[in-house]
Amino acid sequence: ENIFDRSRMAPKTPIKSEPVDLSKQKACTPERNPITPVKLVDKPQPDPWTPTANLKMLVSAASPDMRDREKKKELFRPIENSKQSDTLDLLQYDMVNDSTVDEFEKQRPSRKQKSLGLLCQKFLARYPSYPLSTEKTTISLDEVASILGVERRRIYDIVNVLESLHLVSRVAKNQYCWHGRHNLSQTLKTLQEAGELQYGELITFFQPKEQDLEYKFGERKKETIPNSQDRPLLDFSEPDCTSASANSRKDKSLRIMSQKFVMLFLVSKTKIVTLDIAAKILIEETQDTVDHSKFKTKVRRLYDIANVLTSLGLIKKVHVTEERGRKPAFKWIGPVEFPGKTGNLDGPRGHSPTSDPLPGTQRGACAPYQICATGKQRFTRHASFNGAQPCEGTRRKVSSEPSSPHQKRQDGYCSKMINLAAVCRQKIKEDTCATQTILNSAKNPSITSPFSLLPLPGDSDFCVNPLPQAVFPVVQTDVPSLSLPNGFSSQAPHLSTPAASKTENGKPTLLPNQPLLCFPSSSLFMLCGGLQENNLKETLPTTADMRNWSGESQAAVPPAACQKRSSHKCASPSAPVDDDEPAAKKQSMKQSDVPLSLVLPKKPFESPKAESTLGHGCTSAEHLEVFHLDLASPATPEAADEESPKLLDSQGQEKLSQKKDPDEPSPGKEHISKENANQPFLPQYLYVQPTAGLSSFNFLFSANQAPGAISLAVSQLPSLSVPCVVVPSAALASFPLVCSSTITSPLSSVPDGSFSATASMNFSMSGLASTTPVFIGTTAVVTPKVSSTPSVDPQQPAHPALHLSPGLARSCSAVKLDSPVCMGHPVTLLQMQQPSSAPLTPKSIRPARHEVFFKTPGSLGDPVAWKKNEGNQTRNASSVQRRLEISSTSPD
DNA sequence: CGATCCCGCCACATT
DNA sequence: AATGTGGCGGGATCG
Repeated sequence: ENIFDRSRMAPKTPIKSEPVDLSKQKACTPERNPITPVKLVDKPQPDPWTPTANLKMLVSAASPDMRDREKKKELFRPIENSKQSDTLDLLQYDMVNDSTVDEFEKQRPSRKQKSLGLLCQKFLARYPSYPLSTEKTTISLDEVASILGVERRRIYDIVNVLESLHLVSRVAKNQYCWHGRHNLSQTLKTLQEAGELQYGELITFFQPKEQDLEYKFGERKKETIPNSQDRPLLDFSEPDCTSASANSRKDKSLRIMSQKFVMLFLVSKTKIVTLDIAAKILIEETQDTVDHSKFKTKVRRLYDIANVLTSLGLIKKVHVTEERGRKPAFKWIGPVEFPGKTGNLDGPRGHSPTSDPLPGTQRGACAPYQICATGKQRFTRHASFNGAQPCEGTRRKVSSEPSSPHQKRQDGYCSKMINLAAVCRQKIKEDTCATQTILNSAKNPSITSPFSLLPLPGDSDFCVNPLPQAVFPVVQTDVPSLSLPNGFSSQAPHLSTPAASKTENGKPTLLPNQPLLCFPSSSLFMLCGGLQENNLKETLPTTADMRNWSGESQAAVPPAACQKRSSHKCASPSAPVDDDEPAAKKQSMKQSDVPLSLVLPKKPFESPKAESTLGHGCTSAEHLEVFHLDLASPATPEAADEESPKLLDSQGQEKLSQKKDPDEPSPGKEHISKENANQPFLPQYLYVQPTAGLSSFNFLFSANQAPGAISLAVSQLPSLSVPCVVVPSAALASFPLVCSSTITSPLSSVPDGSFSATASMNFSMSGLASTTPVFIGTTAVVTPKVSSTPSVDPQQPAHPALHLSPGLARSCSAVKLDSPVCMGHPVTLLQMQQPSSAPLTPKSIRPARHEVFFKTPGSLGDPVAWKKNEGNQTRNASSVQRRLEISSTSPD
């Protein structure tokens, strides 16, 4: 069938892949104009006019429906039809001959004929895969819809997916700009990188197996927070700046889903992703509870996306047979390796330098590859992989600023975290109850969409306004201690001060300054250490792009708008860096264990590793990276190597007592070895399994986290050296969220204990049951002192905008967010609520897996490497990263 | 009967 | 308010 269709459709361009077509393309180019009837190429008309005309007639006569349909078609493209027919005929003939029956079918529009995939092929056939740079093809949705004979709604489905891959970009209302595949590889690369961060190797787990889990998720439901987490990975906004804000509405989940879906493939070792797994992963992000219906809906959407991707020749359908039987799945058949950066493209000519894929607007700035660039305005568009913020959608209204174009985007990390968690779970499967949470240290400020989560009353405004500054510094480190819940919760809000320290058992104590975190009942948490965004940012060029995008966008955007994201940036400026982690990291590094690996065990506590103290937990950069990415973008890149470190040092160290090393300059440092030097962030996690005693909680912590945090933790936690804290779930349960942040108090207040600056944490619990859970604050504190570093990044606008956690913000409102200094690193915590899905059982978990789960540092490195960029060196240098890296082996 | 997924209602966003 | 967008899920088709 396909063939058949194809022939029609694509007579001209081979849709699939091939760059080769250039020649054709050119030919095609003329077509591009939407306006013009495509005759040359002929697009595929559905009906074979000539050959079967008679039949049709008959058919139509027979069925009124058909007839109508026919009419419509005619109406739509009368012109074409007539003309085309000639050309088509030939083609058709062939086809027809092949299958006589087809004729009927054709006529009778079987469902297949109307399939989205076919429609997409037709759509794609109209445009050259590699359009000349010079030309810009604009696509009018109405026009295309009529030409193809479908409702506009269907076109949206296609365009949204294509947009997610940057094959097109929205220019205006009803108008899209066709870019072709020139940037496809870049986009994929970006997605791959982002995907690694987000999903890391989780995927591998899934892959085949895991399905088992059903998603049962917990029963909690709460969907509340609907969007919170989505973020477009890359998004583009519209050209018009004005609208920037526009994105909100649910944020185009289709677009986001599409990117995430692609990411899964890119990250997957097998390159095969089953629908159910993808659905689960995607779901969790969004929400938790996955009811069955939701799952179903998600799957439906995935089919839509898959159809388009299939038409693009990026995936193909396959079945995987597992225990349960065979499941539908898709295999990635597109490019796997991407050239370095940029550019390249698959194709052909690549866009010559001159050409821009992008629509237009700006060309210059953006490199071709940058996807974002395309965007016309930077702001509007850009993609930010990372973090998007979830909340925005709703919020945005509040803010309403016209200008801010983007708000949206941020988001995300949380979701990632969530995803990870989810994934983990799945893998793990086990415990039903457990939930995982992940913390990120830094990065994502935005991510979190905490707001949404937050119960706080005011949210609406949330963050945006309030926090702009950013609380989050993002720095790696940060996470100080977590406090738990119980008591705190109440406090938390206020919190700043108290620090609680946690005790080992779950007792959380407050740490001074530290922000509090509450965990919901969930069982597992992952904490990720901070990553340094800085590095990342800087480092990655390519990736950087992404980041930049986001970053840029942010920059562009009004601070407010940025809010969340901004936070990242903010951090940088302020200096917050500190966190990093020096010491901690080192430790962690030392640990070497697996970097990310989790520790699992049943005995978690004991796990030596953890104890080892150091942070080990695992550090794995990867995760962090992921986060970082997001963060990064915003954050600090600017910071530039130097700064960041410095910042860190100064602040962090100073403040923190511990810090050891602020420096880090040397790349080599000890641990660092691994690849990553560059990597900015390494995430480290500690995973504690809940086993026995712990059953209730599991955390992953990132080692990185702020030193401070660690330190605290460490001390407190006996067993775990890691920063992990255990909290009894029960206790936690009660609180939904917590925030604490110390924001206010600047370092001064509590220097040491607290992390230095900031550590803000965010948790997003998206899933958590109720909405409540959530977030955390952080603190960032920055001292003015710090200022030294404060340098503002040039890039970054000065504003430190950061996001504070909402809660914090409020609570702290007073706080100085404003102050220039803000810094905090945000940490994000995610919780997974997903109970349903797979509970984890301790048993299931194995180290091996762990590894899988998390990438080794080495792996991380790679991505990093990608980053390319000039500045790598420095970046690399960042001590933090290095440290982190330590643990695992270097990729090489 | 489960896998697919078309179709189009309808909410939300933008104009 | 009109129109653009796009979530969403009922229920038809396919296999």
